[in-house]
Amino acid sequence: MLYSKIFGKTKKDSKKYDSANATFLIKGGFIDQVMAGTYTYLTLGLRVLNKIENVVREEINTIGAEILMPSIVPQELWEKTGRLQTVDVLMKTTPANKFALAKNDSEYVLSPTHEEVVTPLAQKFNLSYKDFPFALYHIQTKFRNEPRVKSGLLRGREFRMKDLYSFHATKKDMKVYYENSKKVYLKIFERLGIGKDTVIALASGGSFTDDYSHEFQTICDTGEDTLFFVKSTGIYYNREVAPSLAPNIYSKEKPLPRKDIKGEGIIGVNELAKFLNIPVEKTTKTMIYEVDGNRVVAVAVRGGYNINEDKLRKVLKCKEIKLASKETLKRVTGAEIGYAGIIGLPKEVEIIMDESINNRANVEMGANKTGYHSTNINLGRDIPLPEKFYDIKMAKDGDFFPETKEKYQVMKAAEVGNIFPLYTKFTEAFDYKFIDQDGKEKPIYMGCYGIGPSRIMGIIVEKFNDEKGIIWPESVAPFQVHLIGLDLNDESIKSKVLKVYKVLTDKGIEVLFDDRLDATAGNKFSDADLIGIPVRLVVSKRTGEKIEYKRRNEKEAKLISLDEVLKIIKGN
RNA sequence: CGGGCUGUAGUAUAUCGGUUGUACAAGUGCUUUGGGAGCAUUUAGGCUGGGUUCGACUCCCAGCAGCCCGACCA
Repeated sequence: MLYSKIFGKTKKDSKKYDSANATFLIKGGFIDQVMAGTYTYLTLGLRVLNKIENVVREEINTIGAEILMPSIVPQELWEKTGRLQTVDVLMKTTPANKFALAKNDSEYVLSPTHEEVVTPLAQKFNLSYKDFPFALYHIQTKFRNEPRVKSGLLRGREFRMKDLYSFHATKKDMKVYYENSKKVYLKIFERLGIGKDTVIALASGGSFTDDYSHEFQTICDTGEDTLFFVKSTGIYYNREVAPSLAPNIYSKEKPLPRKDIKGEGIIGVNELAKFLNIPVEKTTKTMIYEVDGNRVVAVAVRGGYNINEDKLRKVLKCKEIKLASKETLKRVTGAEIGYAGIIGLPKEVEIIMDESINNRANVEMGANKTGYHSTNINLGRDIPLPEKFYDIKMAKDGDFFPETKEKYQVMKAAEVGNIFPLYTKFTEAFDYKFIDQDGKEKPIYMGCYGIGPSRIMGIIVEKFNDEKGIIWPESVAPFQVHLIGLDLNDESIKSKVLKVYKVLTDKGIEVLFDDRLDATAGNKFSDADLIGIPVRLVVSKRTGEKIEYKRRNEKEAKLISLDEVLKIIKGN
């Protein structure tokens, strides 16, 4: 392809963006921002995206059948699963003006995922035990109403996703397929060049199962997720599920007499620690929750930690938890928001103590009296020790893995894939069952498996770049070869470089030929570095009968013949 | 969803209650041509709506949009 003809040119200057992928992809003419979180893929960018999707397609074809489902779907489907009201990233279409409204006033869901479409689809075709197992997938544009988009292609409101759904006659079969899908996924990331840095992390299984889901996380500083790695077991946990043991601190002090201190308007542990002139770890955060509408629970955790509501939900074995209303808080603690503690609460309040509030001495705690905080509280003296301490906090850097007592290694990562055992959540919602060999109706088990090609494109740039630009892995580079012609006003040079271009393309090699007459050598070289195609070839009056060959990830160039070039590129 | 900031040319910025200045990009001409060339010249701008004012790009209000921090992310 001729560089002079492609749409989307490199820019000399561009805005400062929050991430390497936004900077280089925009500057290099791969993508163009339309609004926060949506981008046009220009010629180069679309080629990369297509390559990524084709790798995904080739591998997923070994375990599923490709189809294509629509983006706009009726709301009724989402009502059936109850998700119309609950999924907080869900968007819908609505007629834009009175004329459109007069023609058709329907509103449709803009799909963020496709369980609601694929399940009834499967139900139309596959109802016999003979049909199982089977799996369907598509690669398609998804819409999510993200509250905050950022980091170029890493988080947008419209993005590309491969979503695969598997259907099974037994739970066991679902699990076998699920395990196998991990291998297929790892192979995909290997082929995309990010295999070395991509790990499987345990993540939340959602509200309907105690199982973990599994995330494929690429270790990357721009990533939004935090992984907690246990070296001895080789297991990575997403922060949201990492079991946590807090460091043991301030436990050796002699107990001092309890004191209530007035601190009107001092709310929040950091402000409080400052006010009392104590480390934040000696404060205690107490939150009052209403559980399933009929229980009131006080949860205490060491200052500096946040409560992990997923963990809490599991400890309480409940469906729904929410922070108590002002009225409930006032009724059970006798105080306004900000002064709750776990001393002297009425019997109706269950108390859950995180293990982090233990192993400390002379700590602060809300006094359950508006404007007052108690200090020098000691567990076992001022409050009876509980039967059990729990782990209901969000793990943080410095914490230990409870089972082995080893310190976590903590790192940032970006999620490139996610697989999820769905069990019968969706098949039940659509009353999708099959008739087994014995003539009886039985439940169908499902799994879902996602990969985000557009995000992967961004992550690859995050991982492979230098100060000059992108360094694409060969499998996803927009072209295999970047051919630069210099001195093109000289007819003999021009015909030589055209011949090289023709020989290469005739061999089926993808070549981007920089044929511009008005760009200087420096311009062409720096554009080549920015665009990041793995192999750069130069033909000029200096190269004579040979061709200059240089790899993007190497410094040295060498002069070789066209035959040698063909050999090297074919050998790859 | 909470907090903060910003809307001036294609991009990045400056100044100003009274004719918006500059750089890059783009166009033209000449020179240049192995690491983002030079000179000359041309084109191009105050987000939308309302208010205050003799006069608003500037001040005020609302809307829309973008950016940043945090929360959220089956």
